[in-house]
Amino acid sequence: MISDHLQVIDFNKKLKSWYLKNHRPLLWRQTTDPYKIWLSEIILQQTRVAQGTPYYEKFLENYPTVFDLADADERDVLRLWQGLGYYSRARNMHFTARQIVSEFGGKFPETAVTLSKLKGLGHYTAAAIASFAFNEPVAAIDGNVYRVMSRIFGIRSDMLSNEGKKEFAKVAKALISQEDPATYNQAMIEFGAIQCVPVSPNCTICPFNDICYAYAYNVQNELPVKAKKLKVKNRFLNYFIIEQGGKLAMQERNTKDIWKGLYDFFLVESTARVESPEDLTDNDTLLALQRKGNIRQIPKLYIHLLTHQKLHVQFWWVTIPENEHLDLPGNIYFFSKNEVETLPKPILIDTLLKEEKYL
DNA sequence: GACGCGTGGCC
DNA sequence: TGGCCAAGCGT
Repeated sequence: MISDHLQVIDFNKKLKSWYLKNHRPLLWRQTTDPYKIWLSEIILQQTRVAQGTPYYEKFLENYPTVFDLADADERDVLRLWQGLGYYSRARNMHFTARQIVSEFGGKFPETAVTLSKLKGLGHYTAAAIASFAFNEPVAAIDGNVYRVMSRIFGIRSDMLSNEGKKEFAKVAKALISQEDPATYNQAMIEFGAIQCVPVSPNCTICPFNDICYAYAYNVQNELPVKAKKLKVKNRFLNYFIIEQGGKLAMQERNTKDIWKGLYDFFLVESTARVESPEDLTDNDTLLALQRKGNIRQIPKLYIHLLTHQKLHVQFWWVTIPENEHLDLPGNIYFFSKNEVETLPKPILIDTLLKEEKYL
């Protein structure tokens, strides 16, 4: 374990020198504006740089300051976020933008402790903003940093358990540079991201291969230790895309379920795959669709994978004649094609509408 | 503490 | 191919 002060100084020196030589010139590293740093950190949660970068640029164009984001409608924020996943990030970010404007006059709090009280900011993100924007010496420990520390120092406790987190936090606290915490944190993260990578790291060029526990015992692939994740559940979704006079019936998802805040179609869930709408349990809306509409089955069965759900999705396109009146459940409304385009939708719904040449 | 939350890229 | 997982957080 690292406890000796001189060892820490040596580690920091090597790390910083590696960083200055090897780091990528990412956009959000060219600023100390807490708004831009915050935006980048939220986008990058559980998200690869390549996937998040276009969203970072879009968001800064549309909402250059926290005031612009606070002024926006949540629906538009979600629409801009569409395709990035974990949509609560966008909802929380919007909520927090409004709070920063209304309670702090648009100025971000400057310490990790205060920042972490905001919605969507946990230990990691609060520490990242506090150190990158305000140079506070707090360790920002993300998945990369857990991996680096567990391998180099041979920490085998579960990084997802509270006990494990405490142990990692202790080591991180001993390591962090008091003089330049921003660069130290960036360097640890970047080192994990491009050198100490999860699979098949190239340890022969690693500046720490002389002290690394994992390299010495050839256990890079066993570290870090993470509790195993749960099994994927199968769900069977039957969507009815109700069209009348060119408009589509869509509903906002408001339940405690997937895709909260996004829009989809009239949905009947079943416990297994069904061949035809008649196999679904009776339901007034469904009966009305069968009576008044022309139902066309979309031939393809879509499989959509979420982190812990496998969705088996069957679509039916239902055309209702313009002179028919249809009673829809209270949360479903007809939207024009232009409106449908501007609504935030799960990527599956967006894909279907494009494949059906509606959008 | 356990679990839920998206999407796309990788092999 | 399908299993794995990427700069976490909220409940």
